[in-house]
Amino acid sequence: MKTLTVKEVARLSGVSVRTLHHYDQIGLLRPAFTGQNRYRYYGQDELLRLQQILLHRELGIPLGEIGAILDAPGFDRLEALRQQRQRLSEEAKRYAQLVRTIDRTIASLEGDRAMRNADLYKGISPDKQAEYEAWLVEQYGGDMPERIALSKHKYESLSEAERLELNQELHDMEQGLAEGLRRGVPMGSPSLDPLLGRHRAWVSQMWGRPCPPEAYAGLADLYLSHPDFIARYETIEPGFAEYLSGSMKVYANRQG
Amino acid sequence: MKTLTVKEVARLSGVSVRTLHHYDQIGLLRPAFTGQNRYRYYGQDELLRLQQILLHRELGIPLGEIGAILDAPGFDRLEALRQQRQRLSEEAKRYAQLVRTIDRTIASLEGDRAMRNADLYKGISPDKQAEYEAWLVEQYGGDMPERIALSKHKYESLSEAERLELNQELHDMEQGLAEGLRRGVPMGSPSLDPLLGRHRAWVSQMWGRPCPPEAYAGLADLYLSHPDFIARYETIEPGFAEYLSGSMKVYANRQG
DNA sequence: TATTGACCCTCACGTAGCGTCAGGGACTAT
DNA sequence: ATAGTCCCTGACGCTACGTGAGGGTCAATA
Repeated sequence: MKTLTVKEVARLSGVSVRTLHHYDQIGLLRPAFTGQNRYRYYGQDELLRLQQILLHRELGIPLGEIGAILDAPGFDRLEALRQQRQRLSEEAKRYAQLVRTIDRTIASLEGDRAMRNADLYKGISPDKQAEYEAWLVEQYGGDMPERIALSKHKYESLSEAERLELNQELHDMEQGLAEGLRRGVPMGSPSLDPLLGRHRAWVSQMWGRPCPPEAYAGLADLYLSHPDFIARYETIEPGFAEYLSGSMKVYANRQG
Repeated sequence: MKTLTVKEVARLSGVSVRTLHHYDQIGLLRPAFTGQNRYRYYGQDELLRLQQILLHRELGIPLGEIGAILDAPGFDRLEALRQQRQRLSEEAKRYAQLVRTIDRTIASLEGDRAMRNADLYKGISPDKQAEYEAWLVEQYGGDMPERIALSKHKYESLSEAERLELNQELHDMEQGLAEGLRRGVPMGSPSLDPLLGRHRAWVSQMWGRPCPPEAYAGLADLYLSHPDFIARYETIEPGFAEYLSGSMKVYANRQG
């Protein structure tokens, strides 16, 4: 097994030599062994540990904590990697959100339209986002099966005529909104309220329980986070997915 | 126009009051005006400037430079936003790369297969990686540059045209499944696998990350729990929502 | 009117995670 | 033996704030 010097490890991992010194000093990553010339030599295990360290660092975890985590008895590397994966993809979502925020800011600057102040910073402050998602889980995550059964049963209990009517309702709303989008009606304009009101009523019907404004806003987020929704709405009209989602949120806000 | 106090700005933007004090002190973000009580009051312009600051900060640009950029004569806010967008989506790609690195590490740990040391850190510390790759090329010449160029080109070519193709893919899948349903093919029959496999690949594309079987099964649940999905799929063919969802789950189970 | 409680201010020192010399050995190759 | 490139150990500096301390301000209440 080859042993690596500081510089080699540095090149491989992309960190500086000084950083390796630092990690050694604070006991976070000690070399496999040191020669009698006091040189640091690293092996395969150290490379893996360094990967762990850097992944944790990427998530903003302080070095002290990283050490504690890695040295905890019963530390499961596979499980840890899976958790990293999870958190990293959340970070990725945050970045996507940021890109959307920028798009909206650009649009609002170009069109001289106003933008709600709170929306200026969407995706920037991670904690608030997390808070909101926790709320979402509380709202939706807990009783999945029950909810599924409810809406499914609800739909099945409808007569053929009623089903058609509901689908017509949905279709109408989409057409109306697409029309608005084509006409350049801004996202969340009050003129869209009747359409969205009907949509919300329709959602309540399907769920078999009321759909409060916050839940409606949550739904808007859901739309943007799932490929099928995006694909379907984008084919109706380019930009429609975001337009719909944004409008739903503004509407929910006005109602709440 | 309403004026905002430090705490209000802090709440809106997600930064701390101390940070606002700091930005004032270093002249990065000064309040619109200060009362004779020495209170700081911010207006709309300051909120926009703060957004700019935070977006730049997100990219790791030091505060001093941010100030220089924003105060440069001829600073074009729109152009700046577009650049931010560009760089942020690169960051997002980096995160996707990180997730893939983790997936590969997991696979290599599970399968006891070896992983090239350099690949352990793909996605971490981007600039040095580029440097390293240049060094690699210089050292080994050969096939390395070709490989890099290939995957990069592939990624970038995934734009508007490809998107349409992917949507077509979705449409085809739906038609195929609806056909199966009409013919009485049972839920989750293996004959449906090619269609569902393509669907899963499509979902992965849309997410920008792999969609493991469990996630795919989760999506199946989501479909059934949401009125919009039910309505849409039911209009394709009565019973289609449940058929699709059930098939997805069986498929996921076979894969996992 | 007085008192609370939640704001606001200005110092000022502390911290994390390194960057960056300075000063001095070690190794390899000509 | 000399050069060039690596390695080491201090030690001080820097950024971007966190965290009190000590003390005014404001709006609503008692």
